[in-house]
Amino acid sequence: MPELPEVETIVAGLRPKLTGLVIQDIRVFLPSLVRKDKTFRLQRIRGKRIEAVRRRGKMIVIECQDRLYLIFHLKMTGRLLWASHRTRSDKHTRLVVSFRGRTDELCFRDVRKFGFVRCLETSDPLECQELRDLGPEPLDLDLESFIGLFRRRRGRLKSLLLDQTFLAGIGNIYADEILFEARLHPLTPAVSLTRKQKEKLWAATGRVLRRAIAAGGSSIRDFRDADGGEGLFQREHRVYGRASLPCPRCGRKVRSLKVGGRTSSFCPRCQLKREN
DNA sequence: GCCACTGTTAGCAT
DNA sequence: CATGCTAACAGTGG
Repeated sequence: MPELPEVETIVAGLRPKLTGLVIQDIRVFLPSLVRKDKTFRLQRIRGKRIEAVRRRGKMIVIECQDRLYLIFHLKMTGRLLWASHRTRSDKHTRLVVSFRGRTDELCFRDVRKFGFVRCLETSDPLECQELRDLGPEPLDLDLESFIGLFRRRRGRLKSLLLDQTFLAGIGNIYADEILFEARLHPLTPAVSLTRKQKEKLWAATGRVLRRAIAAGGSSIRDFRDADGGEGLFQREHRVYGRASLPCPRCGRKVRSLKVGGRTSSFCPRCQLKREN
């Protein structure tokens, strides 16, 4: 569930709390979460000070002293919480980081166990395997660069928006909301887009993501911010999760279909396959 | 109880 | 190379 706006919300919440703290200990309760890093390697960040907390796509990057980095991916159900004892004792807590002089800790909780953490020693964290292949940040992209992304791209618009090598950070909720905002059908072949439609898609992407960040992300089921609070953007969803309910724009019933195995909700009147 | 569904993506087949 | 399916897992709702 955590997509770009949710991860941005978590990172914004953690940054003022974590920056400058010195890591005391890391306890791992689910070894597979550490993937190919051995648990002992994770322990190298003990004693290091946190220098920055950043986001890249849906990944959380914690920069520590001496070119060491912690990288988290929350996948579907992960939470990264700044928390006290109650959360630490939750049965789905997979990893806990403690800090010098603090009783609160950083807790990684993940019901479905898809999430992971990595520890890197590198002068350029963007070159690691998890970050290297990500497409550009949608909110840093000017219109001409956005249009350039469509070179050699085929397939359906919905699948393209979900492709992290095309744009980083968009998932199923925001793909549907962006397509509604741009008034484009999810099955539209990417190659068929006119320049005008690409401009609309670019503008819609920026608007939807910025509004979602301002609302603190969408809490459908699992998402919580770094303090355990819920986002508010689910109240503003126009099509996601609203199949069979009236379109907020025209009143027609919102429909859903599967695109590449993913549910896609859209308005059959507002989002025609061919338009303009 | 059983089955279908869920916000992600790595890995494999085409 | 690009694109399309599925499995990995646990929980929820019909």
